[in-house]
Amino acid sequence: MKKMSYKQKIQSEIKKAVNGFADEIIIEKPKLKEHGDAATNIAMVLAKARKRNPLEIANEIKEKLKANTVLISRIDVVKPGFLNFTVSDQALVESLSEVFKLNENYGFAQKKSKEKILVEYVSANPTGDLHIGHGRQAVIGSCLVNLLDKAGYNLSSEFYINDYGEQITKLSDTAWAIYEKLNGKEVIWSEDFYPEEGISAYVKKCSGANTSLQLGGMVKDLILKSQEELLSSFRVQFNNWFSETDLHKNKEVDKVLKNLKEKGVTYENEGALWFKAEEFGDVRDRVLIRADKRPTYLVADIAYHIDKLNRGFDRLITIWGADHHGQEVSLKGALKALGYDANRLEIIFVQLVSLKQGGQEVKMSKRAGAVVTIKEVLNEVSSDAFRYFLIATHANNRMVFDIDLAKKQDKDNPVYYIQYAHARCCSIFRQYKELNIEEKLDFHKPDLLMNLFKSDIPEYTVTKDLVLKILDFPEEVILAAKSEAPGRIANYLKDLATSFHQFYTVCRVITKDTSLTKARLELVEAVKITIANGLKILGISAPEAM
RNA sequence: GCGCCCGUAGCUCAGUGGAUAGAGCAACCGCCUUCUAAGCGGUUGGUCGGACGUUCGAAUCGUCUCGGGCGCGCCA
Repeated sequence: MKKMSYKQKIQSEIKKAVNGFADEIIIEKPKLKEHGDAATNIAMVLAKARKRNPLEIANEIKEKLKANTVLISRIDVVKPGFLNFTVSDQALVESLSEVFKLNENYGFAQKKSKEKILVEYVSANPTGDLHIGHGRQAVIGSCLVNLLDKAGYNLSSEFYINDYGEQITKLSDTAWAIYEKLNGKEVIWSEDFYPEEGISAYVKKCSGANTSLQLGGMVKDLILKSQEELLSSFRVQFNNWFSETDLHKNKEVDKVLKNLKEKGVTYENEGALWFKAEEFGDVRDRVLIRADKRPTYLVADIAYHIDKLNRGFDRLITIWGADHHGQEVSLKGALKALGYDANRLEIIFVQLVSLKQGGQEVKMSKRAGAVVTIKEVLNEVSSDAFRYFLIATHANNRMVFDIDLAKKQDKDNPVYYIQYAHARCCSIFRQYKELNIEEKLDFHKPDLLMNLFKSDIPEYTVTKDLVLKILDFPEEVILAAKSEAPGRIANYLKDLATSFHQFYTVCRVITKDTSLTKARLELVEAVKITIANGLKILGISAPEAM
């Protein structure tokens, strides 16, 4: 049984004090120090329902909780009706000792539900190099997988390979043209072709192809392999790579068509088969089968998502670039038409990345050729910095990737700030070991940890701030998972690093006071554990030294 | 025109309906004989695009409006 956090304890005490309140009692962390360590608005909420003065209610609650000095050292009732609590040092120390017990699992929930979630992301066409926009989706997707996994769900991840249809034909034609060019033949370069620079290196590696399609297949395989290698070079890996071609081969696509027809949500017009998407809220109907009998991307995508559900996943999360948001309604509409619960599918749209270089914003546009590839950026930046930059901004927001800043390998680069805090913790332990002190640290004794708080104002304040920050971590993981925003962890870690650096500046850890030294070493250990666990979610390394 | 996303400090961005809106960068001023100065402290900087509404309380919720991005293919 997991122990309750000090917040949960306060929450349950209040619940007892205000009998008959069904909703969740909100405990929040006040922004101002004068407002204590935890606050609740419960009196104001109750005031309305019970038609009474909130201050009176607050005072009644205060009277009931006053006796619990083990948990709460001070209660204030303020202006409109806030109850502000100051948590006792004893309660903090007890919570802190949990960090050591859980260690590399601190902040992470146990696998609580059997619910299986599949996150599909990147799913780029195998028709060229991955650009920075794919990079953002890759980082967000992989962090989300880590986050939900650590929040207690059963996660799986997948890359959908668009290896069928038009773009493969185009790829083959492009490759063939490059091939002919390499052999000194004159070719007419079509505007429809993919950019030569993204393909030619792969064409050069191929030999023995007799037809454009054969060559295209070889190039496709090489591109896929290089995409996989590139992605894993910044710690993006998938449980499964799913081929679109298989859906066609296995007649899954045909099945979808047949079922849609049976449901009466299709019609023929001008030789094409249409899906009545408008009936499901779309701005227009969508083509399923073209006049030349080739199926569209949409049919395959419907078949793919149904296949995922049939494979036993309870929840599907699909990550798309924001330029694809127009496809959501028709896909979900088709799922609904076929009797599936479309709410089991959630599509996260990642807004586009624009780039800043030399103070100038460069728009990402394939047509304009202003595409910056992941490879180019990774040539300049570490994968740690790359991941940090791309995760720190919420997916809903467009982000500006400042290439010059990301290239910097100095303190302007915020990822180092967090990593440095971790390295500092490790450094302190190295220092301690050099003193040849044999005595083993005991991380399970609240009595020892109480020494943390036996000090005066400046030291007491930074110490308590740091402890409180560390204790926020499990809730932060839950909140981030709930809102599916792994970037919150990056922000949290920055705050935690700040608290630690402040503590480090004010409090010397290794001193002649042995019990204080031991207590502070344990606090440093707790910081190290928390930062390492947070960075694990982000897929960023936690260096022992820098 | 219709749909989705966004608008918070000079720049990049945080901010589960709470109290006096924050951080980093940039600018300026301080702090290393002591565990890593990749650090810490301070100063300057805001009509949270605007209006109205809901609420005891709004950057946060609703409506409208202005501005920006993206989408509205028998492309993917």
